[in-house]
Amino acid sequence: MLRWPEEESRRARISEAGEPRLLLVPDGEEPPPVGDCLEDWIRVPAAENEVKARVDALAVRSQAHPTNGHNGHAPSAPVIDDFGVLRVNGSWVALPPLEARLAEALLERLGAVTSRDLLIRAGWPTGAPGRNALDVHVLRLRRRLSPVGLAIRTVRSRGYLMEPAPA
Amino acid sequence: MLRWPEEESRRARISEAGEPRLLLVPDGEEPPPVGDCLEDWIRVPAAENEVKARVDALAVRSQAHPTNGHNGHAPSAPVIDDFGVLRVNGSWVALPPLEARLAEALLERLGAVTSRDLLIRAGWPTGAPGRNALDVHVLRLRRRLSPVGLAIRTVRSRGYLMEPAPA
DNA sequence: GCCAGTAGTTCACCGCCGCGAAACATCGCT
DNA sequence: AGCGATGTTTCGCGGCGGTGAACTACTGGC
Repeated sequence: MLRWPEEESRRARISEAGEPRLLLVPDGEEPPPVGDCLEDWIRVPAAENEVKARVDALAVRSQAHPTNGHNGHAPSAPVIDDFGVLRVNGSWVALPPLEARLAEALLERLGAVTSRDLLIRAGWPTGAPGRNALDVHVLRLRRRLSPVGLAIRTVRSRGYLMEPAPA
Repeated sequence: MLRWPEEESRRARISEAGEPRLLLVPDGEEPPPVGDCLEDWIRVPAAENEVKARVDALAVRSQAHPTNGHNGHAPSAPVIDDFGVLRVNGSWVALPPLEARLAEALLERLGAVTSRDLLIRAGWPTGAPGRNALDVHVLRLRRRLSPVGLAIRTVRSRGYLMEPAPA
């Protein structure tokens, strides 16, 4: 159980270890992006039974979860920190700021399509560059991510979709 | 998204189908027991971004989840999203806009006949092209869908019928 | 059963344009 | 200067949607 966002690095460590965690989010903070069955969050202060309910749920999941493994490593949900370091499955890559913003947007919708428009807004909050810049940076991001087992698929005329690279 | 505890039976059905669900729990009700990665709950009334955060998390989990083997879910019903991505049984295909519209129409009547006329209206809301276009696109759709286990059967002089491909 | 008409399938081809990719140009930092 | 991050230009492939035509399969009339 840890505080968000102060203890982000601790969260990353626990996540790496494949342990469940409950993020305590104070009023006024944005809820964290969760893409992991072993993670949950709750507004604090909160009633005791609510906290208990979420902790119990996490416990059950962590028990029943196939990703808790003796047979090799479970795919852990990718996480990107404020320094642009993306961790997944025990390995990591450092991303330059622009690509980090793009990766973040894609990660929030892991497994679903992220529109070009949204990516452009995420990458360039203050005015878009040339119309081809996004393509180029997606290409670069692809190359940077492939070593850590993440793939970006394009959905033509729709956007891009990030997913764990096929085995 | 459903109300708890009123819609308990609906929750059970969705759970059966292996689809994600978010339980809306009014103040004063006990939080439900959750032991399932595809389920979450939240106190209502709640801020919009909190609901969104939880829905997003569920969406990510439901995608990233390796179609749980331990409790043997039935094959999930095919769904097509706003980006033309059709998901079924853990795999997915991206469909071009036209075929996405056709697939959507067929999907709405999965297992029943969809008339040519209706398909034409679905595919070409603003005026139909040549009389052969539909056939060609059904062919293309067929080829695109077969890898994910969906088949389109023709019912002569009536229309087409989509169904899960026979094993 | 035979035949002709009709419905449906498949292929080849075309024009358009989105995207991939390399090559090059800039800029800022060390 | 050297390097890495970011932008831009340019070229080309391949996807998408449309068309005509050849081919096949089914149907109803005889």
